[in-house]
Amino acid sequence: MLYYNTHYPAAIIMTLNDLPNQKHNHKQCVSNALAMAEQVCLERGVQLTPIRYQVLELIWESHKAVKAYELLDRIKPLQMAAKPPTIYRALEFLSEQGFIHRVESLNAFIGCRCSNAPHEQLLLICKNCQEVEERTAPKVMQALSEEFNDAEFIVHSKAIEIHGLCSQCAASVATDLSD
Amino acid sequence: MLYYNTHYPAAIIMTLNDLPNQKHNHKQCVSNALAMAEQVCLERGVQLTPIRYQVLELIWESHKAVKAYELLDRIKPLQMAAKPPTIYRALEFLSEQGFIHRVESLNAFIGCRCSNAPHEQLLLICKNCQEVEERTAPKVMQALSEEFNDAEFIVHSKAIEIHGLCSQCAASVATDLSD
DNA sequence: AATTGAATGTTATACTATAACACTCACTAT
DNA sequence: ATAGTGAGTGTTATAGTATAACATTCAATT
Repeated sequence: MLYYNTHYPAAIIMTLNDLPNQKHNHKQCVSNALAMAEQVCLERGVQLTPIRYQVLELIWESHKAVKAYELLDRIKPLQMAAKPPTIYRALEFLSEQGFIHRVESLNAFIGCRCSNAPHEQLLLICKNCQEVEERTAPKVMQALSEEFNDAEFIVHSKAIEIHGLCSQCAASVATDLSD
Repeated sequence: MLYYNTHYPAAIIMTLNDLPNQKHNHKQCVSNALAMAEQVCLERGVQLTPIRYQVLELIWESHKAVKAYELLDRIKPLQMAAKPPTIYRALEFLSEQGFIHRVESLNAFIGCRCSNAPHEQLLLICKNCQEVEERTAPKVMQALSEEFNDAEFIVHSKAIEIHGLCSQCAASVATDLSD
């Protein structure tokens, strides 16, 4: 099964990776993600149906991890018939295609910022603002493969989830404490 | 809060870390874990009550991750009144004390093999036999701290869960395929 | 026109986890 | 001694997460 494609222009890749920047143009960020998903689905011959598109759009409303039942509530105005399987099927599709990631430690989902290329993600989860930042963390991945280079364990998938405080929240928590 | 203690004899530490060895003396392995938990609770002045002890014992029955409701079923012969909160409270206690780990990606629990010292674990989860191996993976942890050495993110806790095949299962799957 | 397969609709239920309040009992401060 | 306190547990109820199973729709194929 071909899940990834590496033929996107560098400009799009850079845009998708700019989260840590000061001024985050979220509208642009979302429309890039949606456009890329459409494009990738075309190339893979899979269907980005209205429900799937809407779920992806809802997930991208913010960079916070979002729960399945939150998505269900939010999609109901658009899809009156929506029930849990509606959401879970869309999530399964989006996840298989690499457009979203499941955050295991939160039972929640986030949009993938680099779905145009194969990657193994590391998630930074802020306990304060709930935003999740995705990193490729090549050094960590390198260390991981060294850990298993003697065929003791055949890796299929990884979930690396770090909980803590993002820099903004760390700063504001410090401020709160000094009050 | 003091969760860990480093005053155990080296012999016990070595025993607790011997999982990858060929001949695994599981009885010994379990009794070490239980003895250590008792000892640690004494030192910390916390109570390893019968329920907590039994839950820990049940978790240690194997190195497979075990679900809360499985534990509930298994403890009922011993504790007729057991209900979900019975188990979840025990799990919370054991987890706070570092005697068990929650496997986020499975909603399940395993006994901690190194609860006698502070550590950050990496879990190797075999999809075939469901056994979970815990490693300290110092290189990976080192790479992780390098990843955050510029205070971009303040780490509180980590969940590193690798899914795949353990060496035994990889071998037997290969055999199955050649049939 | 019949067949197929993917997607969705629909009903029901399984699985995971916690809130809230009651009860017991050992400990201790008066 | 005794009233108060707090940790642990009992108990009821419910919240939250996820999937099984079968029905229906509809476009594409034969």
